[in-house]
Amino acid sequence: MGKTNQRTRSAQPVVQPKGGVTRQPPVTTRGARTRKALVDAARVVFERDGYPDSRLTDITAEANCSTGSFYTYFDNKEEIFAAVLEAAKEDMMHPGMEHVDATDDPYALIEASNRSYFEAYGRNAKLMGLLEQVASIDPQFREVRRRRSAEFIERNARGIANLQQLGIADADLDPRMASRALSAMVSRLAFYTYVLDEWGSLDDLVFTSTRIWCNALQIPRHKN
Amino acid sequence: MGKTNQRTRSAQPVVQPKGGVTRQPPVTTRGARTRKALVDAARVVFERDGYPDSRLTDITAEANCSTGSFYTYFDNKEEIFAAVLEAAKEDMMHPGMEHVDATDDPYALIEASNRSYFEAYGRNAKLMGLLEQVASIDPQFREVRRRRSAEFIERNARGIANLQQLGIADADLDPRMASRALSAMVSRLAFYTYVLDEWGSLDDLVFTSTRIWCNALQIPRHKN
Amino acid sequence: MGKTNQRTRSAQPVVQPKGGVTRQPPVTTRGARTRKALVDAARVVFERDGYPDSRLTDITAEANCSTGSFYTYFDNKEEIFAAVLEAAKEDMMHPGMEHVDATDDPYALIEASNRSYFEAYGRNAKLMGLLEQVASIDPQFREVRRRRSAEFIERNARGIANLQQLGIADADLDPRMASRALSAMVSRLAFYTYVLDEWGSLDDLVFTSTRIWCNALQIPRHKN
Amino acid sequence: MGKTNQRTRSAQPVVQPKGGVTRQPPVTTRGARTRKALVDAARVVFERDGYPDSRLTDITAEANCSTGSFYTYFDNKEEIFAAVLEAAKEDMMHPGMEHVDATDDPYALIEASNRSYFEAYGRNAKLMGLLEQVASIDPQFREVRRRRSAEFIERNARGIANLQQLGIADADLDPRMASRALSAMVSRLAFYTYVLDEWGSLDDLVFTSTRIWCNALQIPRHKN
DNA sequence: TATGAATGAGAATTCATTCAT
DNA sequence: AATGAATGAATTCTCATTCAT
Repeated sequence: MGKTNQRTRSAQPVVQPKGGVTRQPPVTTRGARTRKALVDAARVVFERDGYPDSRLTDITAEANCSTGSFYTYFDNKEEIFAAVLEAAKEDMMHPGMEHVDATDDPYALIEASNRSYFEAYGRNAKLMGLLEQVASIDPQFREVRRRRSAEFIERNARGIANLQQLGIADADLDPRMASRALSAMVSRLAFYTYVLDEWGSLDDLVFTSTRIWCNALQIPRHKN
Repeated sequence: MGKTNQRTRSAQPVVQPKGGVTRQPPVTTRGARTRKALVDAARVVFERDGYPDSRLTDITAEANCSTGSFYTYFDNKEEIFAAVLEAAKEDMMHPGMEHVDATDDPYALIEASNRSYFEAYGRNAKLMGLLEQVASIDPQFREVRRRRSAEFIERNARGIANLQQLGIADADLDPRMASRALSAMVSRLAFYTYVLDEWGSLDDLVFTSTRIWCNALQIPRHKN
Repeated sequence: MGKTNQRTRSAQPVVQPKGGVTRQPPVTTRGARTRKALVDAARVVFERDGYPDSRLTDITAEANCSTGSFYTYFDNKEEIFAAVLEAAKEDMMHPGMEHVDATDDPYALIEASNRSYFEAYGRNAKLMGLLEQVASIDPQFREVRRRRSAEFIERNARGIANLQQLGIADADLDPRMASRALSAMVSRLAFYTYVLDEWGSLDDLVFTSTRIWCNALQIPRHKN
Repeated sequence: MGKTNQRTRSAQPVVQPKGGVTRQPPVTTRGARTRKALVDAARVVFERDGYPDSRLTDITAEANCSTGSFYTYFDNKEEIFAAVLEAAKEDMMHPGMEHVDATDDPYALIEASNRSYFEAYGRNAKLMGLLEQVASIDPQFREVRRRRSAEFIERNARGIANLQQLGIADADLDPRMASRALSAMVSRLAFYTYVLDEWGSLDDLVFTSTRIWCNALQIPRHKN
């Protein structure tokens, strides 16, 4: 195959205690390949064994590399878990309900938002379960979860405030508190459905959550 | 940090190595005293260190007894955690909204139910956080949590069905799905507020959750 | 054999980070026996392999106990080395030249002091070499060495001051600086002779060091 | 902390695995530049971290070259340490008291010799401390130290013998033993002062050591 | 010459559980 | 019932050295 030791970008050393350097991003394509193999392997192992029961050696074995190579790219299990989360970030994205227009159908908008949330959650169910697990154990990932949910809540809160300004939503509700409550509802429904594998189908989820959401905000249903 | 000596979790046979049976309840008063000391100590240690990071020897030290004594009453950490949960059960009880009468004010009823839920949760916040943690790790306690939440959901579902029959609640909603959604919302609000210590005051919680709950079911507000 | 679990003294727990306890002195005679076996084994292993090249497992193997038992009594290699040093303390004691009387023969006194120093050093040569080695590596033992040599220097300084007051010793010398210099000379002679195994016999050492010491202080030689 | 990957020290064969020979001096100027950068870096790292705690990668990082390049010039840590010592050799030179003339003032001569010794030691204190450290660990450098001190002792012994022949010094002392004792005194004073940073000023050191030295040899003080 | 990724043997440490007293 | 010492499997992490490019 081609050159593997070829540089892909310039080294940027970072100072650490004792004058060492933090694990640097790989400089060669070979390095990038190994790093990716490790991240992919880690996801497989974490999803299979759970975070606390997974061993670093399982990850390196799965990635077909030596234990030492792990430490070329990561300092410890937390760090590679963060990398796994990072790698899956894209796919876990989902549109919100932020910008509502007077001409939009708010019911349809909320429904679409909920559906895409559930779909993204379902696609990454194992990983979401893992995040719950790790967050319950490690404050660092509690913070990751907090940031992610805060972003989601924020977006929904803006949507709710928007609807209130358009005179479509119950003005008595504090948009942030309402968003927290309804977002918590949606995410917990997803968790119980996809991670714990209890509770109904996607359509049931979407219907119920959307109906409750709209009722809760007292959004007039266009038809039906 | 990592558990190294951890036995892979698996159902424990009831029959013990030397032909014994699962730990019997203590017969002497001295025995009962020691057992209670251990359970109390375990709660302290679990709440302080978290379940995975707590050591059996920390528990016995806190209980002022020897390591060996632990095994007189419990087989392992799971078992004493179950005992801790059992001991706190009473205090974690909370009334539901099950039986609604035509003459009752459903809004007030739901509000009271929510308030008492949040209050009970707040009283045992550390323990509830622990249960979340352990459930994310150990299937046995996933099941404990499932049973508890199922009971709560069941009760609320009956309440919702009841209101629907009285013609007070949105008949389009499936009572069980609606109960799952709204119960998930309430419990998750409680978790974020009392365990993670984010989000508002008790009154805000009660107001928002009750308002959403009633709006969601489309219960007419008589006054206010 | 007799009871081994018999208590020898009351437990005195010491609070540590995370609420644990520091390694406690053994409570039973069995425990005391094991601890002693470990300390003895450690001395053997350290003297054989040197401190940096010795492994904890070599120590437990030599002591015929499990790796785990090591941690019942010590936290790490430094701690057991300190225990080895402590155990040998008695035997490394040596009289000084502190209290000189007008009727004493100062030459004989200094000679006796030097001889007993060399003898004690010779008896524990391996251990003294070890202390030099560890002190060069670990600040904690640098401090141990400093304290021991400071004590020796102090004693000799008082002896010198004493002789000066009696009008027997060169009054121009600062007793502390002189003591440092002469004590350093003696201890380094011992090191080269007994640890590195170069340089002469005990008698040569005693003669030369005593003669230099007395000349240096300008102590009149009564005879010989 | 502990060295885990440490190869047990043993004499290295001159012939290398692939039929090569020990590292040749660099032929190109670029090579010479890299080699010098490594030696300089090594001194920095050794002085900063101590010999046992320094890593080869720290040295290459400090020298701004790759890990691989290290092995172009050196076989291992010992070898580069030897090179560091070699590079500093010049600066650590100091005149002795070898050739005394009947017309010389022996007191002044000894004083000058001592002063220049202390000054050289002080200039290279960190490195001298390092040599003590490495000598305590590695027989190869024990031998380096031995040779250096033997040379110093030899020179001083000749000086003492010289003075004895001139009838100026105590004839009872064996010149070699006396030199060992007095040289040990001087070098240990320097070590405690400059490496461990205890004990007085240069002038105090020079005064005390010279006075003791002269008293010890019973050299008549010309004046004062 | 220079590069930097890959290697893997080896040591420290933990703690649930057993068991002799 | 109580005690507390003993056990040892299991896992993480290190870093000198090699070698393909």
